[in-house]
Amino acid sequence: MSETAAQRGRPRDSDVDKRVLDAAWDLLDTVGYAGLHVDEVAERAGAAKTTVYRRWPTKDHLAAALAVRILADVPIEDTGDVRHDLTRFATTLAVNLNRLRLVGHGPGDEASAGLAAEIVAALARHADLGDMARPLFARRHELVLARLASAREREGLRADLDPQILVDQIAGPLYYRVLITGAPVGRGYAEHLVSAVLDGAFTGAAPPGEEG
Amino acid sequence: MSETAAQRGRPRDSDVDKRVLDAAWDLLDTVGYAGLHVDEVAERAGAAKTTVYRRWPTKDHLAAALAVRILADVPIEDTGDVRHDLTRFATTLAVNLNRLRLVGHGPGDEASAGLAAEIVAALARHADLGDMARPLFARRHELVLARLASAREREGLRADLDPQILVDQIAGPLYYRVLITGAPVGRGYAEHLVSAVLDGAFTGAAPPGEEG
DNA sequence: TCAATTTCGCTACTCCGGTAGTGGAAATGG
DNA sequence: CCATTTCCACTACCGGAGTAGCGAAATTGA
Repeated sequence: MSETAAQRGRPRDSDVDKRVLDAAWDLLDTVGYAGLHVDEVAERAGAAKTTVYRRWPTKDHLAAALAVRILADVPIEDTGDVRHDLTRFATTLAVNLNRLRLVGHGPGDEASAGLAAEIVAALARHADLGDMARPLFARRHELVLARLASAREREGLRADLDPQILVDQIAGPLYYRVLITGAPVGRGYAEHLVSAVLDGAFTGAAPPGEEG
Repeated sequence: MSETAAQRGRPRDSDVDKRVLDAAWDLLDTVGYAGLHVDEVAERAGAAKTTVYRRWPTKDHLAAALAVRILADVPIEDTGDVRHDLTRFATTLAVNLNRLRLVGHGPGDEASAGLAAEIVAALARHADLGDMARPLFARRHELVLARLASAREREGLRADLDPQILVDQIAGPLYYRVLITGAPVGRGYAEHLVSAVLDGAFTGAAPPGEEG
């Protein structure tokens, strides 16, 4: 249907998109979300403010686009070792969160959630942004759920386990630390977290180094 | 020292505080954070806008004060049954989060984090608000940690457990659902969550109904 | 009583996110 | 070629957060 639907009028200059995003990123990364002014973005991009607003209807939308730009995928592999795969998953997620948290941060004020909190608020304020983001989280969850299903069959994961809750137990604490308590979220934390979660997920008693 | 340090000038009218907070709450609860306008708050309170700003230097500060007002304590008891006590803790926390989430919400838009997200952003934007809030979370954690310490001695909780992580595993998923995925956080979820966490925290194998 | 100090109400202002409207440029369809 | 449509740049404006400064009121200390 409307794939490349033979636009009628003057086509958008895609170079403008790039220049605006680049200018916005420069500003956001140096002065943070509060110092990101749309007027200045437009000026630096050599575009009119109205042109910016035609593409991103609010500053929140613009910031969200920038956030998506710097966030990497958080995939999950299947090496046959759930503990390993979940640890990698958690670590990658933590890296992403830290990246978001530290945007526009000179050294110091390490406890602030920074841009991460602004994005969360933006998703809550604008229904369309929320609708855009939720499938991304859903997709991420589905990948983990699939991995857990295979682990239940082949690696002795409890059968009476609610896998949705397990995903929340991994992702939740990472977001919680970044957004709420400001506690650090490093590789070590991700590893210990996964251990804590899994050592209740196995049917056996002791935390298995190798599983049977 | 500076307890009731014999103020020099005209004393503040504490009735103004009350009137402003009440008016602000009325607005916030009916039209939400976005519709909360300081001018209107001042007018309804019969005070000057500058008077409002003398007490709460930004709208975020005012909203944070309102949030604190409606949030109940999240204590944790010691009945001798950690599973029960943690479930009550998680449930109370969930009630608080839902209360925050639903402020200024007509029915519908149930997936939005609402005021909760705005408060999180406010704490991240204003260092003083963050500094005010962090000890509250720290205190909450300490209470749970104390309860876990006793459970480790008397209820067979694993000795190699990192209790900090366990607290994150309880609180994290609740915040995560409210702020990020928009999934519901009801009593049932709190109960299942605690079970999922604890069934890895006991040294024994099977999830104990009674502990030994 | 009188000076100092702080609050209060008021008016006026700045700053910035976001909108409206205009004229011209770049495309499409006939 | 011409009508239509959409984009772009520009100027002007609105609305709301937050600030500056004034005169009056309420307190403390002398």
